[in-house]
Amino acid sequence: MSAFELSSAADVLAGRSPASVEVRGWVARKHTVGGLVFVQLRDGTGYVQVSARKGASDAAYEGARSSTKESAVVVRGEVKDDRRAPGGKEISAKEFVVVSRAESWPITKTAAKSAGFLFDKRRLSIRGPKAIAAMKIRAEVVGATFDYFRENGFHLISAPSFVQAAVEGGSTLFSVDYFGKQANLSQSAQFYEEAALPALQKVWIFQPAFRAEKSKTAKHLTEFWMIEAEQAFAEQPENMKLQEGLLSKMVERVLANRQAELKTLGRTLKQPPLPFPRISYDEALSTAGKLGFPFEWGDDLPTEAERAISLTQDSPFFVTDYPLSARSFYHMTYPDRPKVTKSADLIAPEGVGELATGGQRIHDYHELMQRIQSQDLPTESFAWYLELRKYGMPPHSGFGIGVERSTRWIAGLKHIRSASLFPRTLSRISP
RNA sequence: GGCGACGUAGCUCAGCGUGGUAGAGCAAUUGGCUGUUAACCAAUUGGUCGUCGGUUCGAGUCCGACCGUCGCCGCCA
Repeated sequence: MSAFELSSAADVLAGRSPASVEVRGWVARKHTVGGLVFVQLRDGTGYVQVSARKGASDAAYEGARSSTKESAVVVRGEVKDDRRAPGGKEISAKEFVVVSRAESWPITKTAAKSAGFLFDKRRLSIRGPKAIAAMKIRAEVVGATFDYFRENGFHLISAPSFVQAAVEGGSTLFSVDYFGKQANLSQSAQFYEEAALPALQKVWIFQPAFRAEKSKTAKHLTEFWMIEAEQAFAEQPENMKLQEGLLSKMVERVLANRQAELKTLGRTLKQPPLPFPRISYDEALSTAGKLGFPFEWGDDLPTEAERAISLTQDSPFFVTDYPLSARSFYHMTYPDRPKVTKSADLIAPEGVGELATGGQRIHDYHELMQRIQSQDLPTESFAWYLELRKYGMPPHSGFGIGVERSTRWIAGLKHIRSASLFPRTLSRISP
């Protein structure tokens, strides 16, 4: 008898394994038919069917029969072609060892219909094929991001999560006790990136952001991973190129490496052509009005208007030149249009909504000071941010893009919580 | 924060209009079946009807408050 060599589900199905294999994994599904047991074994690479036959190998048969759904098992056997097996190959078991027997599995096929239950049991339900596909796509998106920034000469930095100043509105901060002082959890690393620019010129960051927005929608998490980048000597047009290049790279990599996962999720994804369309805020205002979703100049793009416009697009697109009234204080305005910012949102098609927000920052000390004062913001909170403008701050721009939002769009997920292993939302902080 | 739904078995739901101490499917357990793909067939097990209070001889059902979940909006990545 030949020795069993360690292999994986994916290698067995692809025909890359030796004839006698050992595979380690979990029982994803089990059927018994008389003296035959079929087990769909799952490992980190995929699924493969194992059959155990009474009479052929009674020990393997007994092992397989006594296994339960989600038990951890080690299987040794012969790889055989069989048209009746999913994928056309199966492992005919000689040995079937239950390493860790699972109790009665709570995720049943009716439970799969209940999003609330699945997320209550998220620590277990993440073993399902759709959750696995979403996580593999997310990992591909993150991997593409690391490569993209390295290829473009950006330095990865890190920034604190305990902060004092708010980058976005102050009402959306989570506060924590910091040895008797109040600290907040960071909403964005943007200010730290700006500080790093004179040292590194092109920087990016990958870390969690915390937003205490009481948003109960399919696109909000209270804790999410954000990709942010900031470039010195780069103005807004260059900033948009960087963003579309990144999203494009994410899609390219997922299309290249995650076809099976896209199929599992029922997602049809196409490579969007570059450059992405640029629609000015004023155009968006007019288009939304024509589509029956009017709003006032100066307001942020309402969700209905954004969705209506996005349904007219078949690739991601930018909405540019937002009014200052809809933007944070640090946004730079056009010299001849003081109420219009050099900024843009990157919006996904199909009604998915905002993926990224970016813009050019004010680099002049007096202009920024004036802006802070005119908006009645506490100057002392932004003292160090302001001070950066005293020591050689060139024109610069940057953006932030949500990892889970990008994954949600690319993977075609209905809700952003499916793009997170353990999502944090308004009503969910466990498990 | 606003508007709207919904809480009955481990899960999905029916029952509530016309009040009289709960029912199905799935899951689980046991048995049967030597090619299953959401397997199938049979039997068994399983419920302080979200919580508290009110009306009533009697409340899963009617009324009130509270708690929780979900959806859409505002806000945003």
